[in-house]
Amino acid sequence: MRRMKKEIEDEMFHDGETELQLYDEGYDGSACGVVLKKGPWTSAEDDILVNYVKKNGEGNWNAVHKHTGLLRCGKSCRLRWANHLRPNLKKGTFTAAEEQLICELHAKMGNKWARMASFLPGRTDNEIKNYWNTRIKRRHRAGLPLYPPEVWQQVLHGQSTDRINGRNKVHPDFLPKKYFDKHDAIFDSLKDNHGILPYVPELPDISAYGNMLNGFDSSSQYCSFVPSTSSNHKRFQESTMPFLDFSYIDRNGFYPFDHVQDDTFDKLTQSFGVQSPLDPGPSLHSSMCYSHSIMNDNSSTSKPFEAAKLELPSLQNSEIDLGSWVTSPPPPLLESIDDFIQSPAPISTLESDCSSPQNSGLLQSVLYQRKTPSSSKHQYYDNSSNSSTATPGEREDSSALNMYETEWEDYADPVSPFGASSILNECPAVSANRDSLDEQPPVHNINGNIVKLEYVDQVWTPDDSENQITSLLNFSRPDFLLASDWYEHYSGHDKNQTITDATSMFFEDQLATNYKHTPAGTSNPSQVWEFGSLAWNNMPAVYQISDLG
DNA sequence: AACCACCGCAACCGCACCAAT
DNA sequence: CATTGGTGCGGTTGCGGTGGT
Repeated sequence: MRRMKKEIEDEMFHDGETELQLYDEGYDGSACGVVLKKGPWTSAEDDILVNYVKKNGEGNWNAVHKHTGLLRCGKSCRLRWANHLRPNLKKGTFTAAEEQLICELHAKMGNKWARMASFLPGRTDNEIKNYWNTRIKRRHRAGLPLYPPEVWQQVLHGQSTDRINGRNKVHPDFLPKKYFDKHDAIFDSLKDNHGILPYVPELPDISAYGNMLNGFDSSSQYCSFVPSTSSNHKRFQESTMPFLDFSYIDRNGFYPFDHVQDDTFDKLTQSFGVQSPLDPGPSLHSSMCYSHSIMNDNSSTSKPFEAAKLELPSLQNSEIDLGSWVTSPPPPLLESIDDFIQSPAPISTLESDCSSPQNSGLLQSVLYQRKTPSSSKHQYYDNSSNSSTATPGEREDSSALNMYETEWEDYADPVSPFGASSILNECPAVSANRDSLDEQPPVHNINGNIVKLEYVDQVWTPDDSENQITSLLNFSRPDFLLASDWYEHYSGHDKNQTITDATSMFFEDQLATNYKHTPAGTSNPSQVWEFGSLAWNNMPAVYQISDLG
């Protein structure tokens, strides 16, 4: 059928060839009035393109039309050449080895198809992308984990194949420069602050954070939560960040609200597509905390409003089945977010969305795993039983943090969303195997304290006033709230008892769930600090972080 | 045999980056 | 410094094939 159509098109093309030739004779170099062809390529068109490349080499694709009269735009020519016509292309189904490699690469890189293609000679990014999307659907249907166990093992333990980490690793020079510049700066900055900023080495790959958000792109046909792409980041920075002048950020990373334009909140809320139900109030205008990324004068890593903006419109995504939301009058937005996050029905909906192929690497699988039948046995931990002890084995698990740090260095690509998967190193319980979770709660080393993540049945709910503050803060700076400062400011508690801001960023952004921090030696709910329910905090479980140190 | 739903692939689209002007 | 053109990337779409009923 396809062949028949192609033959027909070939005939049509040949019929029009005289037209093309006539056109060529009178061609003045401009494309005025010429309607370029779209759709499937004919073999005649292929021939023209191949002959052109043989003569002139690759590149300057727009010249193809000018020189050959081929009624195709340059982009189309380049794509056709790259994906189908260039020599040494390997056609056909992927071999088992290639599939394995793709899994590993995706676990490390996320949806970086072109880069993955550089590891697979003869394969194109488009092929890999299609393969992966197909794989997602297939595995999803079959109820299988996206990544095979060996990939889990390899990635979680940093044992990737030689093709990735070994001699055959693509030299950075081979990769487009743009993959490195900004992110190098980010990580240099973070490394420079090692020792100054808490928990810096364990910070997630900031760029991976972006990639992670990619996984929730609302524009995705798979429907998801947070629209974010690198381009989105830029767009937002261009469109929204001018509201703020970062030159006012003080040494402590605070942004004095005195310098916030009066209409900033309005602009922000407009940008978010919502209207804040709360007046920010004077106390909140006194100061506003920014993450180290801004302290480091690196606005590219500071995505507070960006993230907020990204999250909120996604809630309006018509593709999202809001479940019970649509059956009752929608609550005020900021409350809605929390309700949405904590209510089981929407979460399950979101879970199903988490298999989006746009997800980044293993995180995708994390979320996917949570929705598979085998992982549906959500056995929440008993608060009291596991909050104060850590087995030696659990402590050993915390060394995974260092492994991840090593991985950064080993895998010379700071843009790798392996940072996103680092959360799996941090929290194996939510990754590969819920059985292991049940046996061995995730343990983390935060500021020298052993901290264990636990599932809890309920999130402690602060009183209304605190709730409002929480909502507002979540709304205004979801990913960079300096948790400790906030806690200190509003509760009067020593922020040394609280989780660090970096950690809060880490958990908020990467684990994307609700967390509480219980200061050591207490089970007093009043000392349990809950930090932000975020719009993209769509993990169904709620963790309690208990200080075991 | 006809219909339908689903699947996979090729191609397109929008955007960002970069270099040249 | 702004503009423009070329290029590449990731996400999305549309069409033909395939299998089930």
